[in-house]
Amino acid sequence: MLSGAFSFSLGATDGAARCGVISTPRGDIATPAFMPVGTAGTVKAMLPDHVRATGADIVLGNTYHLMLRPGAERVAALGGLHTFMNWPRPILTDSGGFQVMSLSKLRKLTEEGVSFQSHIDGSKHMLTPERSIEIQCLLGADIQMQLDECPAIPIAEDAARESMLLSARWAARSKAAFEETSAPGQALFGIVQGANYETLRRESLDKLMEIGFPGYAIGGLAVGEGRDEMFRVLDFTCPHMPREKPRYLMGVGKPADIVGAVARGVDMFDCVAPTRSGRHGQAWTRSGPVNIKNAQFADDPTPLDPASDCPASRDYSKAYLHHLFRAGEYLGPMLLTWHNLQYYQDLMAGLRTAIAAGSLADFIAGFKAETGETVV
RNA sequence: GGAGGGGUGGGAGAGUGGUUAAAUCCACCAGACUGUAAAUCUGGCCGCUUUGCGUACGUUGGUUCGAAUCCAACCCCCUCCA
Repeated sequence: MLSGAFSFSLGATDGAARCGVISTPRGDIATPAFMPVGTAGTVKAMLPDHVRATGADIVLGNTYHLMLRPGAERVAALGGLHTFMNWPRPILTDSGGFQVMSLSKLRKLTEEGVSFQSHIDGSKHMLTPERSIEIQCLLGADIQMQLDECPAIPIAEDAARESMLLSARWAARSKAAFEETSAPGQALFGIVQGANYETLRRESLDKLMEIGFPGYAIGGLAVGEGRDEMFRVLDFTCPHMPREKPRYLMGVGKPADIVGAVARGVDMFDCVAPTRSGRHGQAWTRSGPVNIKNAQFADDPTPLDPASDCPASRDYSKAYLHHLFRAGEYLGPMLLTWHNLQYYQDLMAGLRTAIAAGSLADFIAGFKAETGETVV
């Protein structure tokens, strides 16, 4: 049986940036960490072994998607999500809160929770804070998220506050439910909301800290506000978050977003960018993004990164990848997803090394020199 | 030789008198994608000095205010018969 507790041990810091280790019964997570998104019980187009080979310590799953298909009770009966998807390491599940926004046309919001009309077959489903936790426990998620409402920015301050307060009430209910049904070693994170209003972010954080969580997420960013505004929100939010708890910026982001957020003290990230963009033909490289479908790569015999240890980055020419995408071959999206995940994990490893060495400023300068992106 | 069918933009293929520089699909050229309704979506795709002009639906000629659409001749392709 699994044993051990959930814990976070803070390591070196460099300015606001930190590195550390999250320990769970299923393994450790080096932070700052990037968590590949595996919504429906798979990091799309990737074998679990290859996800691990890129350096990922943890992947995401999604409450909403898995409750609809194949069903949380079914996954539980089959041994839980780790066994089901053949990923023995930590899994974080999102609560379905993001779907409150992304499926806004198919849902109805009340104090009790959210009722969804399934995007798959139109059937109706209710997600309450309690049911979301129950599902995440059935799945066996190591890190679980409270149900929240994730409003898009811009949003008026009074509406943002109302939404934030609802999320805070749901946080309390989520924790109560979690304490009843969770297994030892599992953790529940609260989610700070409040759009881009400093007073609301502070108020949200205060309420969550009063409830008490082993980790705190920042939700409701990268939802239309732009990078500078997102950094501004982090600048006035992160300093007030508990130093000894992991901080998770949900849904972020592009490489420059991540580098900038790490510099501001964020420890955990997830984003569909490397996987989705990989399937769509965009590769991140050390000199920025490239669209492998572009005609200029048709005769390019060089790989995306000859110095990489990743087969997808090193052993296939751009011309070949270009051909695979042109021909609609499955291997194209598979290789580009793999390459992108490797790029992201290498980026995180570089950040951790730099923080430990106290040379984050140099790392950021190098990042800017290579990509042209300004992040501080 | 006879009978019938057909020739439309890179390809396939709509369109049978004006609202057609010509549907749609493919190919092609780009762009987007941030807690995944996404192996998806969007834009461009005859030329140019681009709110316009010029060319264009096998070729030539004709009818008409107006033709890819109607008529004539010619060229070419396909099917069947001999």
